[in-house]
Amino acid sequence: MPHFRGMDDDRQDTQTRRPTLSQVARAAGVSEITASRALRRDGPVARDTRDRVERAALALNYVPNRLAGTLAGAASRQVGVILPSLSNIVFADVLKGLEDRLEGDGYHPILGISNYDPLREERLLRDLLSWRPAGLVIAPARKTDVTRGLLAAADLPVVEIMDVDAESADMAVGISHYGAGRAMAHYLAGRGYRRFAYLGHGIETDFRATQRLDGFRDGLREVGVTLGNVLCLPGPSTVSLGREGLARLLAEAETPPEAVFFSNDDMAVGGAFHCQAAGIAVPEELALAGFNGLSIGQALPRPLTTIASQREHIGFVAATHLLDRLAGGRPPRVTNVDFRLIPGATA
Amino acid sequence: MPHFRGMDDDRQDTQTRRPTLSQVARAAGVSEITASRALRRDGPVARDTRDRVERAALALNYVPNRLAGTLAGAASRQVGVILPSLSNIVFADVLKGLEDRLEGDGYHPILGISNYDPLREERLLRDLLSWRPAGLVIAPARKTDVTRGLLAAADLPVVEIMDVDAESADMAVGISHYGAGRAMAHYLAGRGYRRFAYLGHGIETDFRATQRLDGFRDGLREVGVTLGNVLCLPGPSTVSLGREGLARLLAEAETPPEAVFFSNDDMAVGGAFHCQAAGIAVPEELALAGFNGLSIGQALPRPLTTIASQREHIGFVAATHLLDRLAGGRPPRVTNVDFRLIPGATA
DNA sequence: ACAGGTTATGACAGCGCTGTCAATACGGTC
DNA sequence: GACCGTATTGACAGCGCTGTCATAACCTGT
Repeated sequence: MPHFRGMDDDRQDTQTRRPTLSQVARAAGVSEITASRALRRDGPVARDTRDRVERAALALNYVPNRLAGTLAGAASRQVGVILPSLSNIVFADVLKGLEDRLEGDGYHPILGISNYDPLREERLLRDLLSWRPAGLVIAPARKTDVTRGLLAAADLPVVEIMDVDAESADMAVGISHYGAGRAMAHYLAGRGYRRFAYLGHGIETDFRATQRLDGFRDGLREVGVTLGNVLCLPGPSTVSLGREGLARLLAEAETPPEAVFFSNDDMAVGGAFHCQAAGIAVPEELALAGFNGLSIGQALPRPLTTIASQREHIGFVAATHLLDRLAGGRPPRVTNVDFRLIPGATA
Repeated sequence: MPHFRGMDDDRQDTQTRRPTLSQVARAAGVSEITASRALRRDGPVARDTRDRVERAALALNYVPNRLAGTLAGAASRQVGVILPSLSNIVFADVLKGLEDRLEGDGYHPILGISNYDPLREERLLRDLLSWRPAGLVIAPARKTDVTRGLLAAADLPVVEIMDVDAESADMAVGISHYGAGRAMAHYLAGRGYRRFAYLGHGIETDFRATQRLDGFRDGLREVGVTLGNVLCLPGPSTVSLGREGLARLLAEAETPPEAVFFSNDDMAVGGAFHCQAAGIAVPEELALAGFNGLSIGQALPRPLTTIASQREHIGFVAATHLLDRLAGGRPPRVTNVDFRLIPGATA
């Protein structure tokens, strides 16, 4: 409501609205722009003047309005972040790494969760873009043409995270999920196992898990082994799903597998629980391997063989590169964060 | 750079900058304000006009600038969210509930993680406030006077979440952690246990766990039992910490406990792993109880006795009340989301 | 044909801040 | 003492949008 107060009287401001820079300036006896420079520590301002302005700001409990600042030309300090899910600790870890690094430089994430839904992702992208963020960090569900178009037209730094297998428009930070699956295949084959099965969750959504499966299959093929039973159950990965899934997998298999590769640690822990409940000796009767390197897997009585996916680090590096670019640097376009195979005791 | 273009020539806009409402308006042959109304579907706009404007917006790939809109008087659609941590799935669940509900109404969270640090929380609060959000959702670490002052001066709807034990300035949504501890005491005592111990994590940070401990102690006292060993280990709760902690607790106890209450499920699952590894029969030799109702606990070979804390629901309700208030409603000041004791098989 | 209502559109100013350019004051140099 | 470079401050306009008020166009009933 623009016209709600008289032109030359904003005494009521102190009552109704938050203090503005103009009020701080008046209280300090300087012009608006000088107050602005003093508070931002930008441009030459006399020591004494700056002190006066800062005291005035403190006294008035001034909180700058960054909407106005950004609109007027200052660089935004918001970063749009789009993740496919938060049900799994994986993306929470990434987000933690992101937030931590961004916060350190005074940036803040605006968050959107796509639920692996490309249409929702599109909407989110549009919504977040309408806040004119300085940059974008996105773990794409599956990119549509609209998404691609929006990103291209947006003309801001974009970091795609989690995997480096797909091609990316701008920067990418992640691990090679295909490579991780392949590495596990080689590791398990090297341990002497020959009959393999795979137990996964909602394949239609989590395409990174699918990439690991592909890598696993190819890795086995490279050593002359064919992947046996592949069971993918609908829905998100949970410990229960892994537990029930393994029971079903073993029941259905005509020749029992020697080793099972799970889509991730949640599933694998469930598998371990099933073995324990069913009296199956691990790894003698059945070897188990997961993915992610969750702490729960390592705290099992028998630590899980898995691959550490460096989630928090991915978030941290993604934020670092984004900030670097915003500061005028030229960070690498693709950053392949190394995964690490944790031998464990289950395979 | 305000002066970068001539007054009567913004053809270059199309090249350099994102399209503005003014360009959409011109393309549709209407005034700016009509285009604004058409796109917002606010105020009377002829069907035909609206179609023209929408087509123009689409053709130009127009994305509204909400910074400008909000500055000009439209209600902000950002909500500041401050959580103490993301390492634990608990707050990720809350955030999921929040984001989901907010997204449904076109709102987006700006996130801050305080790491249980009151000073960082202060800074976050100030930073988020500078974006002039429509409201705030905060799981306070420990409120300082500055925090209180900022919240009071901010004059916007604030929902404090997680617990309803502390007094809150505006709205509160959560469970009574004291009550949860007390309920567990009564439950366990009712099952016939008499010698109790408590195993917790970083007490200096997670004051809600401390409230549960208090409630547990008082609940036992009410049935004439005294809480025995209390061991609180530094650092955040993890499965490993629970596992190692229980080993230590049992080694240190002069009279072995019959039942152990853990600060949460992560710790309790670790305890279950220790028992399994050490060959301690659960619950015959030792009963275990946790808090949170994590799915991992329920997927254990022997489902964990615990208390479901309805985390996602808390986030959802918090967002709902905030939105309600923003829409002019008067939601309850305190919403006590019921917790639910899950009997399980470990106690 | 005319008052009285509704519907559709626009002019205008301003939200709170910052980039650009201009102006002033000061110290020293030749 | 005229001149220059630097430090400090301010005037001004404008970022892109929306609330308020005013105006124009159109309908109804009499």
